Amino acid sequence: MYERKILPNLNCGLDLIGEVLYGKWKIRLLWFIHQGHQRPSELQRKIPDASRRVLNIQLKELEEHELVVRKVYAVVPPKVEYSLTDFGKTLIPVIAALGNWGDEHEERLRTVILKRLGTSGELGE
Amino acid sequence: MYERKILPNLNCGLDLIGEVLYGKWKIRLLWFIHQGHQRPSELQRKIPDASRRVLNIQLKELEEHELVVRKVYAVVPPKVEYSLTDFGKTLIPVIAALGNWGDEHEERLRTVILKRLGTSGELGE
DNA sequence: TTGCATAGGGATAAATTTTTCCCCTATTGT
DNA sequence: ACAATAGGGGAAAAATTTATCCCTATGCAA
Repeated sequence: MYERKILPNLNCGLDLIGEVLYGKWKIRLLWFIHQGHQRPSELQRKIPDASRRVLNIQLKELEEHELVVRKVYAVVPPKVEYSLTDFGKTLIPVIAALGNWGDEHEERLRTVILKRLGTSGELGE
Repeated sequence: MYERKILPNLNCGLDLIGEVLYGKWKIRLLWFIHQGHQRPSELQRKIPDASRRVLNIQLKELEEHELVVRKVYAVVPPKVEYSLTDFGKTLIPVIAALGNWGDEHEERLRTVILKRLGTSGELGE
């Protein structure tokens, strides 16, 4: 695993939440798990742009941060289910707030983001 | 400027907000500007762990995303002031929600984060 | 005249994150 | 035997983000 060389700041609430949510796919993972998509393969289908590898890595981090639990069933073929911990559940309203803001300002956001990318055409599949 | 090779997804609200907030210091910049610290040098003092360079870059991105405006005063020594746009202001409650969650769970977060870092000692001054 | 503060840019290096590629487990079905 | 399924992991490459270093310019103070 990668060993950080620059230690993070943990001074305020924003630093702290950043530390557990900062990761390209983490918020989406939490959201989809919240919605009931609990198995790795389901999550991978829900987030096809992420490689299987990163999802595993980020799920493990979420688990280490106690936001999700990983339940392994002793069956074949293997079956694994992730679910939110009570702690993780407290994050749902916050994530919802993020998503709502994005939805409410969708049009404008799309415009400014595309303008900055200097693209006018086809994006994200 | 760096040219993205992988285009971002802009499918849902979470993608969209991620696109404008994803950057190590952006949320803090918005927050401090909201609190009235509008000049670059002030912001740099508030966020001493970020290099001057990145702050400039991220401020410019925030500006391009229309979350802040940059006002330049034609004086010497140069004076610049950033402030939130109306659009940027709509983001404040969301950022507050993030910060509050972090504050509310400070102790637990510190614990799980430090455990994962495998550190037990001194961190971020 | 040198040094400081203010604001910012370019080039390059370093750090970090994400992707790619390939491999392993075990069982059931063909 | 071999593929398919389901869940992972290591190594290395690629992508991306941050940090470092050095430079410009002006007016003021020591």
